[in-house]
Amino acid sequence: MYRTHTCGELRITHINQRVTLAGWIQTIRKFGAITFVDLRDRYGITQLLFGEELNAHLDENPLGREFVLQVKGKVSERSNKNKNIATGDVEIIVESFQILNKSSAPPFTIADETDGGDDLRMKYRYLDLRRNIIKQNLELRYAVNRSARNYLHQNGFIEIETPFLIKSTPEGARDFVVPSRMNPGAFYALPQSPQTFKQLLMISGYDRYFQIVKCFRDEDLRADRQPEFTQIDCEMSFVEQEDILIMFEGLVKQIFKEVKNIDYSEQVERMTWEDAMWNYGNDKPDLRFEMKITNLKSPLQTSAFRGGLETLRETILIDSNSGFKIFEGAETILAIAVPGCSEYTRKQTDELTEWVKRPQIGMKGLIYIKCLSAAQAGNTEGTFKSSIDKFYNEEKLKIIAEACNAKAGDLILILAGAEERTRKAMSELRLEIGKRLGLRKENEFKLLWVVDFPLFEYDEENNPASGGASGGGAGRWVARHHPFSSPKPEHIDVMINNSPVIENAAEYLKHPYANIKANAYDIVLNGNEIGGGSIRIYQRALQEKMFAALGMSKEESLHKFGFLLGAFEYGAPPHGGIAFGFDRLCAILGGSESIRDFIAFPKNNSGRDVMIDAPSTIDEKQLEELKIKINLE
RNA sequence: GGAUCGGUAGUUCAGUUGGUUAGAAUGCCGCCCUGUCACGGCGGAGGUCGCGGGUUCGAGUCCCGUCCGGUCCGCCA
Repeated sequence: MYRTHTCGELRITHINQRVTLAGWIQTIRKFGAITFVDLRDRYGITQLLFGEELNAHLDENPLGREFVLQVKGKVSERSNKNKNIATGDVEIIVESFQILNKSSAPPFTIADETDGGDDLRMKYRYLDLRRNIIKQNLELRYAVNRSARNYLHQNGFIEIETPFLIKSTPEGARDFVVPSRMNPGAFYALPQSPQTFKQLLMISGYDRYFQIVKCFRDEDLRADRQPEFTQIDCEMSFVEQEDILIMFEGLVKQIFKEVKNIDYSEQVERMTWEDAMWNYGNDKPDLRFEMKITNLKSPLQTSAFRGGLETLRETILIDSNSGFKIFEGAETILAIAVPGCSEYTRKQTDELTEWVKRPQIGMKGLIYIKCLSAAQAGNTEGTFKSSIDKFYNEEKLKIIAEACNAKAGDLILILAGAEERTRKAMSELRLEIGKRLGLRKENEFKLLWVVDFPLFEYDEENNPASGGASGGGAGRWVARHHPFSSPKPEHIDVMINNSPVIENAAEYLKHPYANIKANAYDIVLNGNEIGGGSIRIYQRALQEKMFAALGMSKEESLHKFGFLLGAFEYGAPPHGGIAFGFDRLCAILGGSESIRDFIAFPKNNSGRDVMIDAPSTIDEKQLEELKIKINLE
């Protein structure tokens, strides 16, 4: 028997027992006659004490870090206890030991605070995984996995595996492709998601399906994006959007309870996509703090957005002959009121200006209005100090401040520029300010359903008809979610009765398709999209119309999705579903920005596994069998 | 596809305007130490300054190219 106990389980109650432990040497502390060794395994660390009588044996068999060691000895109460570890009350008085395997000196310190850089840790990931902190992440991941499985099982879902070798349908993300030796010149694709298969399972009558499944996308990576990632993929039949929202916020709440012991009893807040974009500049707002964006000027009020402005604000900003060209020329002007920050110094506002001018944000500048507190203004509350004092008098600044719901003591920050960039920048600025003010608390979790997404998105490039007679250089419609999401019932007619052709690219927002909303929903946690789904199209005619709207010819849609269109002919039930990004969910629950440390063997930024050195070239013989020629020109 | 930051000892980093023998911490090796748990003390070894080219009397430092890594934009239905 290699061991009687683990390195994490011995307590004061085990005193005087003879035990055998096995594990890795964490540290060695020598004191001439006696030697302390910390022995580590998956369960913890136990201190070993080698007495004088073992010194001869130790000289013959020197120990080193990360050696695999087996010891027999007696559990003893420590004279100096260590409160920092669970086994800190006891130590093993070693009677005999055996080195089960030696180890080279590890290239980085295997401890919570490692000295290894990311690259090195990935190269020696098997050593990195010995670190407690990574181990805890993987344990959390397994806990989330178990909790999700339990919930779905309790609710009558069945897990069904779908194939990994499928057909390439390069609609959204690029596919990873796999050559087929038995079918020379033909390729499988790895699934970006099991989407069509789970819909087919609905048609087959498996009305509650799930799968915790790997998905593959051949796109550029980020800290929170991997080429292979795991989804909790779910689909249900005979459901409306409401049924899905209730079922799956239940899933997240159960995970909160079982994994983090958090009671999230209230119903998850819901927000339309329009409101999210209008108020937070973003379709996944972090609602741990308020700080809504004020639209001082927006082109969206007349189109997809029905928010609308009081004309007064716009009058002040644009038609006042103020001479302030930045506002007059701007497509969009957005503001946030930062509570209690009117005392920011010039240095601090300059620093924020530099922040928005970084290439990642890309704004030209930042305008501020300080709503002076009574103390600052010499007991006359309601006065202002701004970077635009030259152009706007006290009275006009007051109107702007009121529009922003700013109170005395607040700092108003204003960005102006092109619609999309400004909205995105303000959204980032809001998050940055929230972070700096400590409003994005790590142990607070706030869920949100974002609903009523647009069905279509305008893609100004990539129009296959671009330059043609009908295209005229205009862009085209792409599915915002995916081409299987259904339009809102009240918008089906709009879709069927209107041509998708965009006559005037500049006014695409006026096209009827721009206002079609989908039965689609995202679930957002602390400003991260953790899942998304939709009620699907289940009628052949509507699905064909959808493919046509996306610019797919009849032949093309039959070639790519004929199996699905065919299946719709044989009694497809109404259905819908959702998929959760499992890695990201785990990272957020673990309080981390990066998903890599929640994946045992992740890829780096270039999609490489630096440990096994993949991807790699293959030899000529393999290429020959596959009838593949490499051309690196 | 683009922007940007980085690459110096096993590791994490410093290295001034271009100037003698490239430093620190930690790890490693040796000696000392009976209560440490970030043990301590003394000593030692350890470098193709990513790679290639250029400028210069002289390059870790400046220039060009290239490779690798981080972050971001595009992209990610």
